[in-house]
Amino acid sequence: MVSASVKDVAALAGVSVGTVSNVLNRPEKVSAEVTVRVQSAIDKLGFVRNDAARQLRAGMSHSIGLVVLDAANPFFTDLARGAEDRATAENLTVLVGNSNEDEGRESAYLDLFEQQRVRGVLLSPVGNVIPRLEQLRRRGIPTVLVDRQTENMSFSSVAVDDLAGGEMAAAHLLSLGRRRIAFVGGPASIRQVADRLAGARKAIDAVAGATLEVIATESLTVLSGRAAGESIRSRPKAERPDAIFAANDLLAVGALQGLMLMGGVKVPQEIALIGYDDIEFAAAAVVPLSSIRQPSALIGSTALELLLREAASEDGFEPAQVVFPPELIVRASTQG
Amino acid sequence: MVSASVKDVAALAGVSVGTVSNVLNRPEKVSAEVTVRVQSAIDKLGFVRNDAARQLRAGMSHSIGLVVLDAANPFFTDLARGAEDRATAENLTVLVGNSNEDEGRESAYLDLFEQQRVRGVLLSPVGNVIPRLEQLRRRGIPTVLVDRQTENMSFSSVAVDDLAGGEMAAAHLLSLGRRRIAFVGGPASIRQVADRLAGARKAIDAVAGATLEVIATESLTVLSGRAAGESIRSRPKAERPDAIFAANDLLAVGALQGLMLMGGVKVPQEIALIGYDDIEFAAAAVVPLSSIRQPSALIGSTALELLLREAASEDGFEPAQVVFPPELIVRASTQG
DNA sequence: ACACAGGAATGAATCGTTTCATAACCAGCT
DNA sequence: AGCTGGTTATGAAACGATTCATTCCTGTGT
Repeated sequence: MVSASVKDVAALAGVSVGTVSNVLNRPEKVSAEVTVRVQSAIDKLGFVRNDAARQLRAGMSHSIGLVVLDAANPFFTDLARGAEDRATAENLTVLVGNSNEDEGRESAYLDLFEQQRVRGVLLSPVGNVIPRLEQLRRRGIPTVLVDRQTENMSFSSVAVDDLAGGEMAAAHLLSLGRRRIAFVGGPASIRQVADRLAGARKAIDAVAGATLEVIATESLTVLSGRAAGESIRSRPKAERPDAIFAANDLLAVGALQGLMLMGGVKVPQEIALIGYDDIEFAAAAVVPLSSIRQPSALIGSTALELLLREAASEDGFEPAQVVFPPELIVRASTQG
Repeated sequence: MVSASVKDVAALAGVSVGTVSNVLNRPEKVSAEVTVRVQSAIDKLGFVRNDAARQLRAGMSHSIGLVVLDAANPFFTDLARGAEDRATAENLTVLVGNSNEDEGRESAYLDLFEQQRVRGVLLSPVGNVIPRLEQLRRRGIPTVLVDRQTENMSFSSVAVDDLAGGEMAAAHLLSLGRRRIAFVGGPASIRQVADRLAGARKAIDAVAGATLEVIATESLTVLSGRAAGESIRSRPKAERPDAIFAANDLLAVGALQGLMLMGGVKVPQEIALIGYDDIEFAAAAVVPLSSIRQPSALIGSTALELLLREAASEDGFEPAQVVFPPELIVRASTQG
């Protein structure tokens, strides 16, 4: 026999299946003596509940689905951990799917979650999934968008205010007295990049004499950042910016390398440098990097919180848009 | 109505539930005309199969469980991707659990997977789980260990030969003519660290006049590596090693920073440096790092392969121990 | 001695899908 | 007309846990 069922347990303990179920789910309804008998039968048979049967009966699983853009990105692993911790407290499981920024994979995971009758879905969307999400909602499966606000406000979302983050970073550089600021980042089609730039521009426009130069990169990687840093280093001193705001920490780390190569530019004395995301590596860089921190785990737990609330509520649910403020982390790269 | 069932579809299409099931699972057995009718009923009702019911009937889910030590470690995300790709091809889903090196969480995930009647489990174990795995096996759920070989050979495993990797790294340094070699790594209680050191020692002992110095670190992090690098830089030139083998790339990156700080030691001219893991960041370091590459995705897909084979086989299954050879990746940090 | 309250245990019905033995139907052949 | 073989469709049973209306006890109070 591969696996014992409640029936087997009941037979061995000399009770009915209903009683076994009661021992499992409402122990207070069962006499001590019977509880002991059933327990020992469970132990002897190595009985383990069949989740599929429970779910079938219950009509709904006790997991929630999470689809992320990139499982390797620390931001998303932190976010997932935040959601998991909150879920565990609620006796729920989080199933993580990695869309890898691919619409097909995203859609496949949504299908899977729908078949599993998950309690809800947390989604960092790739394509235009709103219709798909409306279908899920009709089926009673709520969705909360993470890291991207919904266009039409019909779904709840949790995100960070990248505009404010950009503004904050630029304002910090300006407060150091720097005026010739360069933004390193790209591609501009990524919303986060565009927002951070827009925020920076806003802060810079507000200060007379401050200028903003945009140095576009192909991607948000260390290598791109390094190329940008080297190109700045190769300029005549007078034409260099006196501060750099990089669209994320990987770029900042790369830029730092490019600048410092061959005893080049001194950071922060000649050029101050700030990144974005505050990844673990930022603090460990040759010159510890200032950065804009995003509360990734908090985003995850909050998203799950909203999801639970929506799942518990009746029809007239009001979607909520939560936007977290980013946080400025000052380290050596902008001090001195 | 929250959700339509086969019964609803059958009623609308004017056929029996069995026929609906046939349309879904053996379309060749159903006439074209009926297929069309059923399909349009499915579309109209937005019918989605209930996975719990399928699994209950089938007696087994179509997912496999994976428990990793650290979901944030690129090695494991790559491994997971390898397993997922292979699973997708087999129409299976991978459920990823993050034990975070905690025995309690590991155990909780194994419980969950057992309740879900997964097809099998891939496990990068924390504690002594062998008895638990034997219990799973009795239930018909096979396990394959990843990244750690089983002590008693009773379970299949997939790992990388860290001994050979350590030997390879040290041999490479020796082949450059370096003789005063330092191993940076720790804690020694981690099997991978111990094996890599043992491998290095073996290579060094084989060359007359070559010496090995062990510089212990508290952890496998950039910060620890940097401290080690700085302590080496602060020595009189004559007492410095002429090559460093770091137990992983994070340490190597840190060591590199520590060495180069303030125009200090030239890498590789004065000290050659090699790391381990070949993480993405290695190629992007100020001086691109040589490293020992582990085929992480291949480990994942191979583990899944073994799992499938064991699941398909009858009782007399012979566990297999697969050990992959690591690969030497030479970059600037050991050239010149 | 009897009724009765209330705790404890029962077991049939249920969830949605799949399977499989059976039935229905049709065409071709004797 | 009767028979055969083959293709399609049917519907009841089964998977395993949970639920809930019902039955069974036991002890208390009159």
